[in-house]
Amino acid sequence: MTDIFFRYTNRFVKFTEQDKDLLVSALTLTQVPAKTELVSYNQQTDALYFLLTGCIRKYFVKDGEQITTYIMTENGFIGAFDSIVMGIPSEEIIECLEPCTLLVLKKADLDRLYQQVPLMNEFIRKVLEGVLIQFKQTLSLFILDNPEERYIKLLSQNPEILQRVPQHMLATYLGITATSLSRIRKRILEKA
Amino acid sequence: MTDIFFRYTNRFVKFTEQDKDLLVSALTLTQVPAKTELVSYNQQTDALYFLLTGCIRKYFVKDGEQITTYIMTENGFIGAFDSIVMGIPSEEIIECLEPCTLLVLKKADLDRLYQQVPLMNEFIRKVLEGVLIQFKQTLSLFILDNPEERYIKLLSQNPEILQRVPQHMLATYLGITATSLSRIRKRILEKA
DNA sequence: ACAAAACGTTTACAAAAGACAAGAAAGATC
DNA sequence: GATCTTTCTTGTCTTTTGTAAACGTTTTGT
Repeated sequence: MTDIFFRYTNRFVKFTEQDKDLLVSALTLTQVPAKTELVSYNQQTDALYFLLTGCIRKYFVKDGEQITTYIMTENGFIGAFDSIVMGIPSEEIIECLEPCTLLVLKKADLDRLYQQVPLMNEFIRKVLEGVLIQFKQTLSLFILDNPEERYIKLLSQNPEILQRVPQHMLATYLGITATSLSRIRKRILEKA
Repeated sequence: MTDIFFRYTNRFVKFTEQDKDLLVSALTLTQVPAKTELVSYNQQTDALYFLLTGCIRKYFVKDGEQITTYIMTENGFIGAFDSIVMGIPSEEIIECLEPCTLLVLKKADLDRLYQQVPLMNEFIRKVLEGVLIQFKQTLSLFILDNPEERYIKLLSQNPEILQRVPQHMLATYLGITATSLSRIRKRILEKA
């Protein structure tokens, strides 16, 4: 099961077998049902997750409404980074939208790995580089494109999540209301 | 002049004097006039910059219009990260809005430092963690808040750049037009 | 100091998005 | 399979934003 994880790490650094053993001993495999909250409101987390299968979102509650800020579906790390790094409670909730298979990495174990495995800093650095580029692209999308263009790009780049995530969550993720997304979809259909 | 830089690094890791010597030998101090383009359109860059004094923005050109996506004013790294990391030409232009004092770090030198200075990976990892958290906050701002709220937050969190950056650049940075920002400012003035 | 360019605001109109409410459709639960 | 909940769509109205153009002011360059 950690095969998938090491296929991922391999894109960044080549861990030795010994490194991998240390990593495996720090990772815990978990399966959780849909609607599980990995991080709850105001919770201070001490764990990072690697999503093997399933679908997860992050959301805020603003004026009683849930505003989705992130959706992910495949191999990748997820966690309340600000809470972990800065040691503060998380304002964001991390919720599984489907049954999920996860690897859990506690912050204490990660910190230990930074000491034991020299490649670990390089690995996480490269992961962060990738995440950063992705975030930058998403942010540019908001600055450059209007909601309709954003929806069309999401449609072309990630048609899969449109099937797996309720539309009202996608709407807030695009920075608009569910009503507005429904109308945008109608507009697009009428054009085509 | 590198004092300021090491005051910054010190927030993340404690480089030895030997480390610092290696770093200093890799860094080049430059002063450039306003309007200098550190990275031009479609240019493949091989350098990272640390801004000591001055003000810099990143922008895209879309439909003939300049859309500002990032503004920074003080100690921090800036560069076309995607271009450097992925080795592709940059679609974003990086421009100095004021005369700037910069430290230049070539990618080749950075890669060498990763070999020579073990702390370097940790340092950049921690820098990236910080940058990532900042990006996440900015992105949340776009998803959670409307343009007026975004302007008010910018006003409260970074009143300084309102003085240093033309309004039409701030407008696109907030994801709106200059006309709209002018209206928002008027609305706020009338309320108060 | 002068001319040119850049900047900020305003206006009128069109397009889009939000708020609110009512229904239809789809899914979950038992 | 009937019920209940969630999700999606639609309608009406209001607010906000975009577009385009005009105008005065400020800044810049020489």
